[in-house]
Amino acid sequence: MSEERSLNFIEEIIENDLNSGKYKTLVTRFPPEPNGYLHIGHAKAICLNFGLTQKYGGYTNLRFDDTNPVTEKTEYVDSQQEDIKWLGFQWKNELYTSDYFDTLYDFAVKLIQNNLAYVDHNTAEEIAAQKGTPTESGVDSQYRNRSIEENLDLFTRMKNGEFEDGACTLRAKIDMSSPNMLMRDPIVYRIKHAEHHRTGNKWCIYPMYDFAHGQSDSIEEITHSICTLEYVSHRELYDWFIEKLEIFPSHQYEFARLNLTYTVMSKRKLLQLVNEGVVSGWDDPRMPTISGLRRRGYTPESIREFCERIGIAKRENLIELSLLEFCIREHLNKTANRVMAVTDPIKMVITNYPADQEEILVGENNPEAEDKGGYREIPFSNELWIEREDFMEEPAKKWFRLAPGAMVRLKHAYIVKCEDFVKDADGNVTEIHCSYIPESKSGEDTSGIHVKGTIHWVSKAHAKTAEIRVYDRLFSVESPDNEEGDFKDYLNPNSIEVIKNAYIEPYLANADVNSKYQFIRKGYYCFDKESTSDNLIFNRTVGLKDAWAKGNK
RNA sequence: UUUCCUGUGGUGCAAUGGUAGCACGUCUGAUUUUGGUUCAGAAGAUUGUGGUUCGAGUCCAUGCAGGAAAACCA
Repeated sequence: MSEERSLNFIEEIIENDLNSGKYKTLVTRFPPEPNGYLHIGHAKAICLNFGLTQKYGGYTNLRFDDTNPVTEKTEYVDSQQEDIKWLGFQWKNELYTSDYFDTLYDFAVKLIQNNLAYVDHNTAEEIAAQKGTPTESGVDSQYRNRSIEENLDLFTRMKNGEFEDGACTLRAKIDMSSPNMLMRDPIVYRIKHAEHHRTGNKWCIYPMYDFAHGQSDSIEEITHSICTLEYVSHRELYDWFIEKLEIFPSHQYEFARLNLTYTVMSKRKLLQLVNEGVVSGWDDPRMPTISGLRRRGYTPESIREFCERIGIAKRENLIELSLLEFCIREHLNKTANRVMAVTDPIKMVITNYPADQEEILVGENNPEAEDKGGYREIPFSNELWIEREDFMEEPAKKWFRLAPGAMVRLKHAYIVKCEDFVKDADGNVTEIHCSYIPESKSGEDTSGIHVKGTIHWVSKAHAKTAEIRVYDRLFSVESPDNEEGDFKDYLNPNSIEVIKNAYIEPYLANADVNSKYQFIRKGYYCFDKESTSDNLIFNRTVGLKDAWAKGNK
């Protein structure tokens, strides 16, 4: 089996670098800022960075990019680690940019000593005004030509806490007329009298992203520093610092971030959904977070497969949600046990089956699995719950299910024929009366009767009640980010439907948290952590494809 | 209007000067004790114009379109 897959552009660069001897081993890193939960977009970056070193050898570091103490928290550090491990990856070293604060400080001093940085006492507004615009060049700060000695003294005093927040900054001395705005004397250190989640109150000055990220890569001897497209224009600065500091030459490569239809991906917006209670938390099953997908019933395998299928390139993209759904169906189809649950029950009475009789049927758990996934017992009796939508008083064309006089098979059980039905005063069907064919028992059918339809059911006397949470997309438009007005105007009002009285097989009564099932003919469901012994909760991960429903829209 | 990045079926990714292919989605049909799965098949694409070449999605020029860049965020 030689499955020839073409390389993406990053793999090509890596193979060239390895073949030419530019680097002996590959070292990558995954560098989240601990200011939120990881989402499916991060999963793309995780699979890329860890996947590359799995493929080519070498290793991947986990580095928390914690240079902004006011937004970062240990809670996020913990959840991010859990999510990466759950996805199936293991980092070589657990590192923090804050580990390098001393080194970074020395780097800044070196820049000053080489007349490549200065302390600026302008305000943020003044600096912005002097910066120019993309089409007009900027002007030099009046502090740009301070002496090296004065800059060294001022920077020391910044570190020592002699200035208030915002009083001054350290800036790299590059070129105020560069066409690249980031090269117009970027700020490299700012004053923040804030407690850091790891260094506490040791520092009151913190490096900016641009003065931390590349240097951290270099310190760790990262060979290929992979990030998303919005950092393309930062690369010139990234290289400039490495060159001027004369440190290990890491290189930055950029790929296009993931966008998914019907979802938002920005951490800011996700945080807003959590804070405003639009969702129940970071792990709400409707969230595109790793923890949300996990709770929804997605498996690590399915997410990795998804990341493999979407590919890596440099053009903006908008992946259809249907691909993610395909990946989870594909995995669960092979692995989830198939059981019966009735979500919108209506009573069926089998008129020729003795009321005092019951029998135990045996059902295979998963015909796709090698050993059929094992077998389970399913109780059967004369009163069942079936799905309301499986009966039509006046059958449509090509209707294979129940209707007056029609026959269907009860999955794992007998063929039944609809003899009659009962309606209440409002015209709602309340009961369906059938006769069963004793010789048609599953596995030992001698009736010779063939039916087109098979429906699922649960024995009324043996059924357990369950709560089913049916989730749908969180937004009702493909690209909420690109619509007029606020993205929250486009929330899908039907993103969750809670069914309180569904009936499930007794087999399901002792499900484990997070265990996954196919409810036959309905979809894939996952046992939720909020369940209690008298309130079993299942989250719908994704529905089964439904050719009938599609054709009848 | 400056600089940079990107333009291939509905969507995403390939084709590295030589027959435009794969997957999801869509639509048929077969099979089926899940209207699921599986299987077979179909429709559907190179941003325009010039040029180089025996030959261009690919190279060159020039339009056009989309995105990014002016946080003491990352």
